[in-house]
This record gives sequence, structure tokens and C-alpha cells, in this order.
Amino acid sequence: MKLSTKGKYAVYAMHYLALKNGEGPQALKVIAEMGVPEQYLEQLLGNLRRAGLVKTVRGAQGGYELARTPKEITVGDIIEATEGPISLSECLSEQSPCTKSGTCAARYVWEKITTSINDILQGITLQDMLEQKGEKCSHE
Amino acid sequence: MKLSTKGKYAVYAMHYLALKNGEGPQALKVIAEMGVPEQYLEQLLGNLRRAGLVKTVRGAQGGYELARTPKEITVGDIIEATEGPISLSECLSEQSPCTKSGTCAARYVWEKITTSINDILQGITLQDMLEQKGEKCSHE
DNA sequence: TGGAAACCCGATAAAAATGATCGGGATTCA
DNA sequence: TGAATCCCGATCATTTTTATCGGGTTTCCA
Repeated sequence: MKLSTKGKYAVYAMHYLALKNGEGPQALKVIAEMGVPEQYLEQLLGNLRRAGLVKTVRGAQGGYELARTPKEITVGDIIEATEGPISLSECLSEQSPCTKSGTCAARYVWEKITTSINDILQGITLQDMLEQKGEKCSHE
Repeated sequence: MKLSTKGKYAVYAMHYLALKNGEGPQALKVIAEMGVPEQYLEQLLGNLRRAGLVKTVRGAQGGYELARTPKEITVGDIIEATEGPISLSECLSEQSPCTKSGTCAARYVWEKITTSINDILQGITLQDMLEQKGEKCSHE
């Protein structure tokens, strides 16, 4: 079970935009300097735009900027926009129901897990990430 | 972001074994009746065995049974055994650290998410699933 | 004691998802 | 007008997931 780099890239990009919030549009080229293939990131930013999380300014001196304040954008929003809704299996959505013994109990647990994960992701905003900034980098 | 069917199959199979706990080994053929390709499930059960979650009886009349009580086996155990540890990106484990601005704040959030998800998965046991059994099936 | 029932296992194939690239188009600023 | 920049569908490459194959070993039991 893993979050693909797609989500990671998108969160990084959004965090960057949050840092630069209010400073006008940021060009793709600049955002991609964190180490993402430009054209790949472009796709992801397209998803984020269509989800209403960023807005764009086209033409020279154009770029991307947050469509809402950092407080109003959650990690869950970002991941859902780029990776699609979190879902753990098909049985959740549509499937001839409960024909097999025990299946339904498993399904219940599935739903609980899905909900819990969503709650976590929805509970972290870009603002939270900005406030994290001051802390020591535990890597060094 | 999704939990692959691998994990789903494994949880279903373990739930089945929990239902049959104490009734002797259950044959692969029977477990697979819930709708999983037998040989695929066999691989998964192999992982579960190597992780110490099930034990097997070989030979005729053999099969699989839980290696511990349902209370001592969590959904997290099962998923980790079949899908490997939950990890959201590489930066978590090893990577030249924090060279890009903002990266580290994102990393912190990443770790928090990973930890939270693990907590949820570790918080649900097979016993919990068994006790769920009585509830109405919301599918119908 | 032999055969059937059952698990074990490495290899490989097929399918799907992910990651990345391409090439051209549209918009806007200076 | 031309450079900067976003837009977008298509396609390719890689990796992961899912599934199958073919043979092996162990054990029961008649």
C-alpha cells in the first residue's frame, strides 16, 4: 500500500505555491525545479486546476497560484485531485452484495478504513504544513 | 491511492479462517470459493504463513488455520504481510535530505499520514471483524 | 504401499497503473 | 510580432499487480 509519487509531487508543488502565496503566479519551470519532470508536473497541475485548487494565468509572465487560501486546501483535496478518490476495493461501490459468507463484515471494515484515512488527509491543510516550517529537520 | 485486491483477498481469507477457527485446517480450495483464483490466493497465503499469521498442515486433509487467536491478528498485520510495509514515498526512508526548500515540511506530513494509517490498521483485529458479524448488511 | 489430497515454490505471462515524453496549439505580455 | 507560458491529447516506457503454469513435496488412508 503506497501513495504514488503523483500525490507526492502534487503535495510538494502545492506546498511551494503556498509558500509563494500572494506573490503572483509561479511558472511551471520554477515549480519543477524541486526535481520533477516539467511535463509530468504540468499534467498534475492540470488536474489541480480542474479540481479548483489552483488557478492559472496564461501567457508570458503567467503561471500557477493557489485558488484558495492555504487554510482552505487539504492534503486530501490534493491527493484526490491527482490520484482520484481513495477506495480500497470494488465491493465498496458496486458489486452483487454479500453473497459470500463473511464478505460483508470485511466490507464494513473496509469502509471504516477508507473513512479514517480520508479523515486524516482532510485534517491536514497547507497552512499546517507552512506552520511546520519552523521545526528542525529531523533528517540532519 | 488504493489498497490493492491483494490486501483485500488476504483480509477476506483471514476473516474466513477466523470464522472457522478451532475447526481444523481449511483447504485452499474451500477458502478460494469466495471468488479468488486459487493459485493466486495460494501465493498470498504463503506470505501470510511466512509472516507467522497462519500455519499450515500439509498432505491430505491438510489446509490453513490461524497461527494466533483472532484477537492477536490485526488488519495491519495482514496487509503488511501481503503488500509490504505502508510507505508513501522514498524521501521517508533514504534520500539526500532536505536539499529543496519546503521539502522537509512535506516530509513531516508524510510521516504523520503514514503513522496515522498504520495506527488505524493496527487498531482493527480479526476479533473486531467477527463481532461485526451480527450487524445488518447495509447493502440490502 | 500406493494413490489421492493437499500444500510449496520458482518462473513466467498478461493486464493495468504509473511515470514520462512528444508535438503542436492557444494565450498574453512587452 | 515574438518570446514566454499554459493547454492538451496521444503515445511510449516502466513498474506493479494479477494470474497462471508446471512441477515438487508431504501426508493421510484404504
